[in-house]
This record gives sequence, structure tokens and C-alpha cells, in this order.
Amino acid sequence: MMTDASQPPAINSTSVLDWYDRHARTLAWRVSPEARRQGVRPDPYRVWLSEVMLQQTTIGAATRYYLRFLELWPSVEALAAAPREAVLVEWAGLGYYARARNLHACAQVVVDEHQGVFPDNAAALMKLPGIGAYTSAAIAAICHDEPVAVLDGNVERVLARYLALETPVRDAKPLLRRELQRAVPARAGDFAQAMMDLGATICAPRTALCTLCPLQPDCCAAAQSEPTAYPVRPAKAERPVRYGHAYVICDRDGDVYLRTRPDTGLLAAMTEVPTSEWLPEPTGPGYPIEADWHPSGRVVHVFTHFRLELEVWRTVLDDRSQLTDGWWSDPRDARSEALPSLFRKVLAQALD
DNA sequence: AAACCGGGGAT
DNA sequence: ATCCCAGGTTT
Repeated sequence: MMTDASQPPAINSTSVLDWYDRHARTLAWRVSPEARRQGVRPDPYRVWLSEVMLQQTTIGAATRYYLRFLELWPSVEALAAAPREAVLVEWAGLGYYARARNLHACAQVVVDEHQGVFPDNAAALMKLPGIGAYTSAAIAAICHDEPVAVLDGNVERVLARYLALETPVRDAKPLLRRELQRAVPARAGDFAQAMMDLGATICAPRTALCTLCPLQPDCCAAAQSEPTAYPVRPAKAERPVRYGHAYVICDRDGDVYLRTRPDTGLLAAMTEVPTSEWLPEPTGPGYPIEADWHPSGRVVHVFTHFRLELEVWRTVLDDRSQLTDGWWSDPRDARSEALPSLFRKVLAQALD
């Protein structure tokens, strides 16, 4: 427990780096500590691409997308030259689709205004679309060893435990940033990655393997009975369920009707099957659909997803020309559409 | 400062 | 079912 009378314990970055030299994870975008010692420098494009994909996303989910993007677009110039639609198609399933739009916009800014070279410092990086406090610091530290505090969810947890922080992280970020900044060594990039690896493998959300941790000697939480009691979390506000319809419209050949969502809001600019406005409550199969393309529709499924409840209505249409805003597609070719997971599941259920 | 934005994996 | 994740943007 921190008191006013005692300074928080300093973070022993030497211990952390020693641990990292022995236990660094192997990741597709990472240059190992050994290779860095031999002079290998990370490619800012790859680091940026990985960091954006890893925003609120686990390594397991992001890695195959990272490898696919690198295969399709091995340089920032290649990505900038790609149609936005192609980027959205490849991003489909990864979530938080504003990231994909910002990724593409950022690539174009780097090419058009920075001669294809990412800025080499955190302050300049943060001006780019989709790059905030965390990502700018991570790129600058990892690629250029800029001595900046790289504070992500993992590191927040490590520090909240190290300091036995009694307030929610949200209210103590400046303190955490100061304490972390105070510890940043010359090997800033390895230190940043080391702290994140610690949070991922030793000081995990539900498990704390304190006997293996290089910070254990000075850790306030390790000295207590339950280190995993930190970080303390504020009571989260619960949000109401939203209701709507999804209309799976097929023609006689089995093609389904798809269209593009608006450029803002939920799943912006992505592909969808037609959906209704938000409804105050479920309507059930008797609900009158005021649309001449819906002659024989029926509810085939109720789909629940992320505080969203969609009644899936299926209908077969003889005359394609009744629908003109979108296009018809073979659902077996869903890979080539910018379809979020939600609509992939809706289609799979409705066509099962 | 708080709300919004998706999805998957672990428990 | 609930929590959490290599957060950023908008209001």
C-alpha cells in the first residue's frame, strides 16, 4: 500500500530487460532482443501495422491478419495504393472497423506527405489517423528507442499491481505514466515490449506468477495475499439491448442481396444484408414489413450478439430488379466481401 | 470525462 | 455468462 510518507518503489528496468532477454515471446512482427543487439532494426511499417491490429485485439486473433496484409501489401506504398474496399474486405472479422479506415488513410498520409517514411518520433506519429498515445509511443520506442512510456492495458495492470493502486487505472493514468517514464532505459524498445510480455505471460489478468516475475522483489501487490485484486475496476454501466431486423433476401439461384452500410456509426462502410432501423423491442413474425420486396418473408432465427438482438427474416425474391442500391452475391464467396463476423453468422444461420 | 466501437478466447 | 484484450475517436 502506497502512503503519502513513502515514495512508490522504482521499477527495476535492468531486471526487466534481463528477464526479457531470456523469455521474450516470438511474435511475427517482433525483432528479437538477440537480433536487435546485432543491429537489426524493426520496419516501422510492420510495427505500425501490427500495433493497429493489436488495438483491443488479442495476438491470436491478429496474427493471421497481419501476415495476410503483409503478403498483399508489403510496404506502406502498396497499402496506400490499394482500394479502400480491398482493405475493408481483408479486415473483415477483426472488428473495430474504424481502424481499417484509419489504417488506409494513414498509409496515404505517410506516402503523400511524408515521402513514404513514418515520422521517427511519438509526437509526430500521434498526428496521424488511428495513432493515439499508446501506438505513437510504441512505434517510436520499438523502432527508434525513443525513451517514452508505452502504456497499454497489460502495462497498466502490471503497474497497478506493482504499486497496489487503490484507484481505478482510469483515474491514475498520469501517475502510471510518470512512474513508467521514470524507469525507461536506453533499450526503450525492448523495455516496452518486455513490460507488455510481463503483463501477458506473468502478470496476467487472472493469474500472477509472482515467483517468476523480475519485479517481484519490490512489488506491492506480491507482498499481499491476492495480487490479482488489482487493478480495481470501476462498476461498469450496463447498456440496454438494441433490437432490429436483418433481411436475408435470396433469388432463385441462391444469391443473397448485400449492400454497403453508411460511412459512420456501427460497422461503418462495411457490407451488410439489409437491416431495419433500431426497434424498441422484438416484433416477432407477424410484424408488417412495409417493403414491396418482402412478399413472403418470415422470421427464421433470432441472433444475439454484443447487446444486439437481430430477428433474421428470410425471403425469396423472383425479380432482382426490385432492389437496386446493393448487389447480389453468392454467399459461398463471402470471403471476397467486407462482411463483418456478425453478418457472416447471420447468413450461415439463415441459409443453414 | 464518458460513450462508442466488434470480436474472440479464456474462465 | 462474464471478463478482458498491444486503444482511438467522438461528443
